[in-house]
Amino acid sequence: MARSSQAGQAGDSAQRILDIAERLVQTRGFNGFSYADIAEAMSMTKASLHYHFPSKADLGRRLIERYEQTFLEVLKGIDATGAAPREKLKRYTRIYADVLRDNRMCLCGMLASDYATLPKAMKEDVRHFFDVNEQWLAGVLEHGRKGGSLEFKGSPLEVARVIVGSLEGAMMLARSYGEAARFDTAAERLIASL
Amino acid sequence: MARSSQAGQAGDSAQRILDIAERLVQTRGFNGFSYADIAEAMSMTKASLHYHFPSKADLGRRLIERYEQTFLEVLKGIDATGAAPREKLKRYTRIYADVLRDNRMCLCGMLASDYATLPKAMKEDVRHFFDVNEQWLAGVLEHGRKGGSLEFKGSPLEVARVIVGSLEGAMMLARSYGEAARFDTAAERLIASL
DNA sequence: GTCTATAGGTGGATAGAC
DNA sequence: GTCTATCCACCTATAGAC
Repeated sequence: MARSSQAGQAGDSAQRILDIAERLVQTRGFNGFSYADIAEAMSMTKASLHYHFPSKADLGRRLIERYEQTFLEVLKGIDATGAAPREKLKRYTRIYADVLRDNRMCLCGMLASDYATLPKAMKEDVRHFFDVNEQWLAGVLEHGRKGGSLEFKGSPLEVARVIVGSLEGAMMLARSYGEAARFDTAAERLIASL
Repeated sequence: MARSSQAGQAGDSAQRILDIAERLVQTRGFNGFSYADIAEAMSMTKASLHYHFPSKADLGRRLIERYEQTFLEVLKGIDATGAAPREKLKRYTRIYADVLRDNRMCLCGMLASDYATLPKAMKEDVRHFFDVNEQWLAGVLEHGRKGGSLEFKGSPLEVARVIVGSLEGAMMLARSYGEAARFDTAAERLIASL
């Protein structure tokens, strides 16, 4: 289980930095936090942070990479339950709801807002995150329609994109009002329409 | 028509500043631009900008105020046509589509992403923008349902909120892919579901 | 209204000691 | 790995001349 010969210490700092930076991006956006913010939360100097993540762009890429991996594992977990398509979709929306109740936004939803100001590599990473989400959703939708439990017009991918966009937007608005229930209502309507 | 005794010069500078700042917020977010960016585009010094808008928070509030006014005038224009409810909704989505094709995001959609970092007054202004949008949409929805041309479960306000959230989210994602058509598809599906 | 000049702070990032 | 010290660019904002 040990990650390295240094008894995991190296990884621990990097992981803690990522944990703190992740929350900062999810709440304040990529341009709304600084190394100083992380340093304070870590009780560490800014210079030390640069040892682990030389540039902010490096940090950003690692954040997306880790977030996507975690997300994919959750999706695998949903697949493993063998739940019905509609139930899978509900659990998908629940991922977002849980993030929101932890007073966060979707990492990549925030980065999509910051898109114009992101380094090129991060832009591609953000798109990749949405790509894999859409593909997973499209798979569930296609399976559900073939099995007769879901009903919709158009391609599964098209509907998948509507779902991702609607959830991201609903999340943004729900946070502005401090009312997570607004997200739940939107998510339920969305799934009920299929 | 003259706005002041100075032959409109004072208002011209302020308006031009707002025009430039508006586009910057719509593309880069509130934390993604600076007075220096406006100054360069205006061929004017940063200090001169502070004469018109003492603080960035002042500038931000004026931006939202003007954006909301313009938005409300467009909504009044839609009302004035006497179009059917469904047609009104289509025209509402077209406002967003036109903004997107001008390579911008919704001003308040961007600010909703920056929400955690905004001055308190701006937060309230952003919420007010969404409030009036939801109210207008709820009115159209209620009218449409009573007249039998629109069909949906739940309250008009609830559906109105879903519409605003879905359009904002679809816009964000469409821009990330540089594919405005993604927004159109989402908007069409949304209206077709009513 | 617009300018020059500047203040006082923060941004990301680096060099080199320990 | 983490530190001190530092760099330079940039930030918002102000004072005061024109």
